[in-house]
Amino acid sequence: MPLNLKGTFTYKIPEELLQEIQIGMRVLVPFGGKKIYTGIVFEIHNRQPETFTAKEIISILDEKPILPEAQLHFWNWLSTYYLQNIGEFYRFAFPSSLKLESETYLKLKPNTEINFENLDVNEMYLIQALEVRQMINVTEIEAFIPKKLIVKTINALIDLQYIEVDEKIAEKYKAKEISYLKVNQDVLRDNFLPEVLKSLDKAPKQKDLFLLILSKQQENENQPVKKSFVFEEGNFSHSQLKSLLEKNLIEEYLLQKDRLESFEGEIETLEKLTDLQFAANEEINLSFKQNINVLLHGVTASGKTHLYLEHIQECINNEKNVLFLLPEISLTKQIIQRLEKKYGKSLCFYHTKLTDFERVEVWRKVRNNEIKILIGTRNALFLPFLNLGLIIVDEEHDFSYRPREVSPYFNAKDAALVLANFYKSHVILGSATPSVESFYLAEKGKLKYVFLGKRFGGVALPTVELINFEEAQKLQQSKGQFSFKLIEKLKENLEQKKQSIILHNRRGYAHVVECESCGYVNYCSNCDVVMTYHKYSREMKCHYCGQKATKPAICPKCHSEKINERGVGIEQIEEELQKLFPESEIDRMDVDSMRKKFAYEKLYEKIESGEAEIILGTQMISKGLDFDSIELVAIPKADSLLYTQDFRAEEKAYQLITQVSGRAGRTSGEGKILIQTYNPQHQVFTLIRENDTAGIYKHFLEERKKFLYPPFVKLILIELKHRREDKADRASQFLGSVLHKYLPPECILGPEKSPIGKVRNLYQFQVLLKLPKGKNYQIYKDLILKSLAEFDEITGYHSIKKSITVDF
DNA sequence: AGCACGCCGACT
DNA sequence: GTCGGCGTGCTC
Repeated sequence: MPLNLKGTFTYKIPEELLQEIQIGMRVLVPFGGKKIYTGIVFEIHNRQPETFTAKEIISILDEKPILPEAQLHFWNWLSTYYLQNIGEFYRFAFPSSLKLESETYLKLKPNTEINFENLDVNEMYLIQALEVRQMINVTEIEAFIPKKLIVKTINALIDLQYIEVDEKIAEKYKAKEISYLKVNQDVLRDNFLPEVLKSLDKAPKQKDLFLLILSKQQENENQPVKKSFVFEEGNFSHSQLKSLLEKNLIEEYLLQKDRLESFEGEIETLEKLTDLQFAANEEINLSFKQNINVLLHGVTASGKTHLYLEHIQECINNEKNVLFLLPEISLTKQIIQRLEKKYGKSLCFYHTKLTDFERVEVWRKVRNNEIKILIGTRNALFLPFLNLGLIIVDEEHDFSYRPREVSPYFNAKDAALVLANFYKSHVILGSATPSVESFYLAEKGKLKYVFLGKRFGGVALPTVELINFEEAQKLQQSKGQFSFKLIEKLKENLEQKKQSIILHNRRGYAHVVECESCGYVNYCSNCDVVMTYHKYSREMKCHYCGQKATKPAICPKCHSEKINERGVGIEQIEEELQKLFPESEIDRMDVDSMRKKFAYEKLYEKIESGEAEIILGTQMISKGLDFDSIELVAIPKADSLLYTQDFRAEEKAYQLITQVSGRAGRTSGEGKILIQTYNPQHQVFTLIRENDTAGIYKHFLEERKKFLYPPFVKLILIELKHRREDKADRASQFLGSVLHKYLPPECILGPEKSPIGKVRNLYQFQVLLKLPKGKNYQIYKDLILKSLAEFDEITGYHSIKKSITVDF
């Protein structure tokens, strides 16, 4: 069932469907009196239910299972591992038109004699309605049949073979058509041509157009002339073409085209691997032979893509298919272009920006084994692969693989490893900054660690310099947020016509707006967070619920006019930069400035053409911006990256700094990174400067071990939310006490108020569970399930929203 | 999710 | 007296 409900539902298989039905097929089932849902056959058994009578399956929607068995295993694993209902994964996995709900259409069976005498009133109504209009959906039936009787009526008529269920997709789906042009056959026949051309003498433009189409058509008989071609190639107008069409000299016709764009061009052959890449490649091959998956740790611009391509090719040579996962499809044009060039039509994309029809089409193609390579975001994991040989997870550390705010929660990197296991295929996790968890797995031998420590073509890695900002301020060598040194380097870079990147990971202008005399700060009325001041849009914004407010001119509490702005946001950095470099083109890239349509594309072009001189951005700039003339990366307030309330703060800071640094000097090898900090002796910064990758992971792992965090323990977070604070509080206390009954106290942190006590008017309390790894984990998890079941027994707590996050 | 059932307030 | 508010429970 595509619903967030516990477990599965049992239905009776009607006699006539017994032969047909298979696990993994979609079936139409009645649910809750008058609803019809598309369920998926999860299990076929003959255990008689004791507590209820099973309803009958109405019909089967597929001729062959829409889901391979491996996918069902995968769903089941996700559901038990992440403690989310399997229906949630069903909902997440399927394009909505494949899980039609009451939108299901009915139609009369063709060539059927209907004997009206045996029908009851409702059945009669429905038949009559169908005689008037060929198709009708379940929602529309509500207009003339009592809700409770709808399912019964439909069932009876299906049994009588008078009506049948129509697959909505088959009807609504239409392949996209493209217009083509051709010269009228009659014109070419009988030597009409000179006469025609003469007739066009008074319309030279039309004549040119006619000749263009003719010549293009004769150039290659097998390649039809696209309508769009005449507007792209020649400078012709629609009216000129229209005249030719009216004179019947040119004909327009339509051809079906696959909705999905696929590249038609030359196929590129792979360049030879460098020695280093070759060695890495051998390691991967060897590892795959032993059935060990690979963590490919390749510094920025080391040619990971090249290795991917190598293995994609090998996989295809072995008649198997490839799934290539990316964190976000839009930000990685380079890889896509390379793959498109090489694989053309056997390549497909799947991501959240596709329309539903496009998704269904990819589903069909994958299901029919027409696709060799599927490039997609994490929702591509759910496609019905038949013959998967390799999964590549690019930028495996990326947090887009595991968004906390999307339900159901799961980590696509880990899920990919599990899915590959069900398909008996291999995995390459690739990153310039692997997650600490993956690195640890590699250390433990669960993954093969393959390291590419040098950039492609011997290009040097950027040099890292730490600027002691405290000292600079003491010596009065600074202005605002910038030390003279940083300003100087920026200036140099600008003079050399090179581009610079500045990273500042805080949106808005000022983090807090505070009254100097009474200390009042502007809190969001829905959430327990301060509102951030956005000078550009002149408003206060809550980054949690999106609420907006005007900035107070005087303190609403004490009416003082001394309103202070504290906590430097990116807009303020932009303002300062603008003052320091009034002549330069400075562009800001953050969620707020990229909200407009094509904002990203425009900026991309601006950087590519060299128009943009300084690009200032939040963590967004760490992805996809691979341009040759970026030489300098500066992080003026690097400390702010470290001090966030998150045990992964240092890891994230390292990843962000390294990823952004990777944008510098990709071909010149003269990239410079400037990290401005009050703590130049901080281990994370010094290890980054020394480029001591092994050291930094050692540091992270030591810290995690010391404070008991992943990968040394498993984390499960239980959050309870309610509109009333006391109720959420009491519920969390109770849950805590139940958990204490079953689990050792050192495993349980809390219950306590969540770090953000209120979001969107819901008060949040939480219990954090730190569980041992290994065999005991499952035992402990079962005990947690037992505790949660006990919690659920209290009816008073049923109104509490409960969310469980495993491995966040 | 959606919908029925049921228990309390402001209406003709 | 009743209509309807939404809090609560159930769906094979």
